[in-house]
Amino acid sequence: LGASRQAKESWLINGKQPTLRDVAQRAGVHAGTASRALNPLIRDQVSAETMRRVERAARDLGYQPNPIARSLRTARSNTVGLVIPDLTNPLFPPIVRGIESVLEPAGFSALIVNTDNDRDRERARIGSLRSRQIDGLIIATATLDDPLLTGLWDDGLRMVLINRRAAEGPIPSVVPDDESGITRAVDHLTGLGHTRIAHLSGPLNTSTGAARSRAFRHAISDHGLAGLPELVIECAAWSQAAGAAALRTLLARDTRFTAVVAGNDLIALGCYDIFAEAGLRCPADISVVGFNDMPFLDNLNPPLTTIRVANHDAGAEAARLLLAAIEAPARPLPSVLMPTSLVIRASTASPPQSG
Amino acid sequence: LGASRQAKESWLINGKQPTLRDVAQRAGVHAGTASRALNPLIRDQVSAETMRRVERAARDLGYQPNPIARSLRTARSNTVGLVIPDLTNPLFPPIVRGIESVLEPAGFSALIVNTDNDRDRERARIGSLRSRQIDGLIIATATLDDPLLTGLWDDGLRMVLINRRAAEGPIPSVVPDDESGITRAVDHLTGLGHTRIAHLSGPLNTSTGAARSRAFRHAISDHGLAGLPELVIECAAWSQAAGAAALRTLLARDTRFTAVVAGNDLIALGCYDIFAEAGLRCPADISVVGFNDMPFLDNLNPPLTTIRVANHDAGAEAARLLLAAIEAPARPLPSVLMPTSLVIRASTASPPQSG
DNA sequence: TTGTATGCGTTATCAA
DNA sequence: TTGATAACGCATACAA
Repeated sequence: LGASRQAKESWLINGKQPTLRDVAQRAGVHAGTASRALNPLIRDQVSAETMRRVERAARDLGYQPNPIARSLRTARSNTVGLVIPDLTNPLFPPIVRGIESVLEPAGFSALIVNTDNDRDRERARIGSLRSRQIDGLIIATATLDDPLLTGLWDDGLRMVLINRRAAEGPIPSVVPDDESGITRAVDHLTGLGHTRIAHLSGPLNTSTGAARSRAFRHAISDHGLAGLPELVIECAAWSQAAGAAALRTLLARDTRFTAVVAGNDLIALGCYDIFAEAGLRCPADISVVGFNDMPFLDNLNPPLTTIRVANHDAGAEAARLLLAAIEAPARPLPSVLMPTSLVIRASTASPPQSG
Repeated sequence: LGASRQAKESWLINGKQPTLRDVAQRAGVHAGTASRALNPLIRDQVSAETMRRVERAARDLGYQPNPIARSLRTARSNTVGLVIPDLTNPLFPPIVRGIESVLEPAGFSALIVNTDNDRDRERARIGSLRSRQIDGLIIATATLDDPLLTGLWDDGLRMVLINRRAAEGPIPSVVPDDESGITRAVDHLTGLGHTRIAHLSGPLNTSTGAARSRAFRHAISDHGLAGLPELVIECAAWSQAAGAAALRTLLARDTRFTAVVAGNDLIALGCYDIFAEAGLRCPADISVVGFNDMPFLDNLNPPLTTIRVANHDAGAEAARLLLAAIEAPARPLPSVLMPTSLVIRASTASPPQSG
């Protein structure tokens, strides 16, 4: 009701949104004064009486500041770019919502772009974002070998990496504690009696792929198991299809294994697709652990055991970091590691008895 | 490489992005001329030689027009608002991507907001969108009884509804052909031999809830079956939890049925959650059909038979309609019905033999 | 065909 | 404490 009334009123001023000058005129003050009265940071520079009159006029007119004009003047857009690989990957919507839960109350909006893991596309989209004068960037597409991000950083663009990070460097990031996660997964499997465990890693040019792969080798060796290189394979992408392809390759190698630590849940889902054609029952013949605890894992066949990461919280944390960077560009920002936990469902069990 | 070189060059101009005046100066012309040369619509107003010089200068400087300044001048933002209930509902990411696939090549960006089905929130978010001078709105949250949208429409805001539509009115929409979809579902079930079919409808204050519910009754009666009111129940939301609650209520009624037509896939998923506690096997004891064919249905237990809608295409179509409305505000826009198809998976089978 | 001037709505600087 | 003025970067009406 309020909104519609406001809109009505705005028609009274020659058919357009009322401007600051309309407000000032109605309040009988100068536009500059109205601006000060309406700016919470410097409202104490105006007299109580003026404040009252300006606020009254603004309310009567349904005045809404024009963010475009404000941006042009202040060179800030109150907008941040959000660069993700693909919104249809269920990992990302919770992250996005977490980010927005912090951005929105702070008066910021997120401009979301999908890159489909295409570098040229990413470069182009980020360029477009920059031209829109975004105040900062949250990036979920970092790879270890990409000079683009470092270039942007050196250029003075504020940014925070989420989910994946870049190679060593100053750019702050919020990523899962990949090492603890993978350790939990391997501990769980060895606890069930598995001794021949395979790893379907994500792309090794991503920090998550590399870190999880390294953590896997360490965990295996910490348990005194033989680290068989032929039981580790790199998926071409963080996708169901790539997971399926990798497992198929692994099975063809004819090295026996009874469990799989998948690089993430989608790769685990790809494994599911192969089980039928390979005549394997999960978890009776083979166990699988995923990573991320994306939605709907509960309803899979079988429900997927996985490593949980608080994705919503991670998004929120990244947004907080970015806002801090925008407020105080000088202060260096920490990188944060999100804790992990093991969610045991039905895709893991003791290995089959046969030797 | 190109972008980073551009960024470098831009530093040459006193550490900021180069402006049109920088370009003009370098090309030895005035800003107005440079503006014309760079505007595809009126580029023929400048001489070939000037064109060449301006383009050259723009390229050398890595000039990117400032969309904020442009918007302030033209009163257009090249941004559209996208209002959805919840990005973590897997139905929406494909729609969003479809929308962006059309918007982006046209030079538009989408500003996404989540409403969580909260009306006050929706009103507030749309207000914020308006203040950001969006050129139009794509709305996936319409209900049949909400005066807000009509108000905005009458206010002159261009918009297109997607997925759900408002009550009769002039607002263009892109929605699934709910009637054909439900008819396919019921045909499929009766073809399998089911005669006692329940319907878990979505909220009846949404066009999809109401249309699917009506279509269900018609289809049942078209097959000469008894339309038992106690076999139809309205879910409180389009969610897994609401679907579970509704099925539990239905089972408590003690009216026998062998199949469920769910209002959408999430409601169907909610049914899955009840089967175990109710001692029902799907599809042996009970069949379920969903609606939308959201992602990952293939990996459920059992894989869900559903009604497919081309969600990506629907998004693209909605975006096309909106762009048309923005280009030519006067021309009335059509509403489009997206075709449906039946995807048979493993959640449907012949009813159990017992009478 | 090109130059000039103005204004979009806001904020910030400077005077008063 | 307030008013006047300029400027952010661009597009366009008008003049030349």
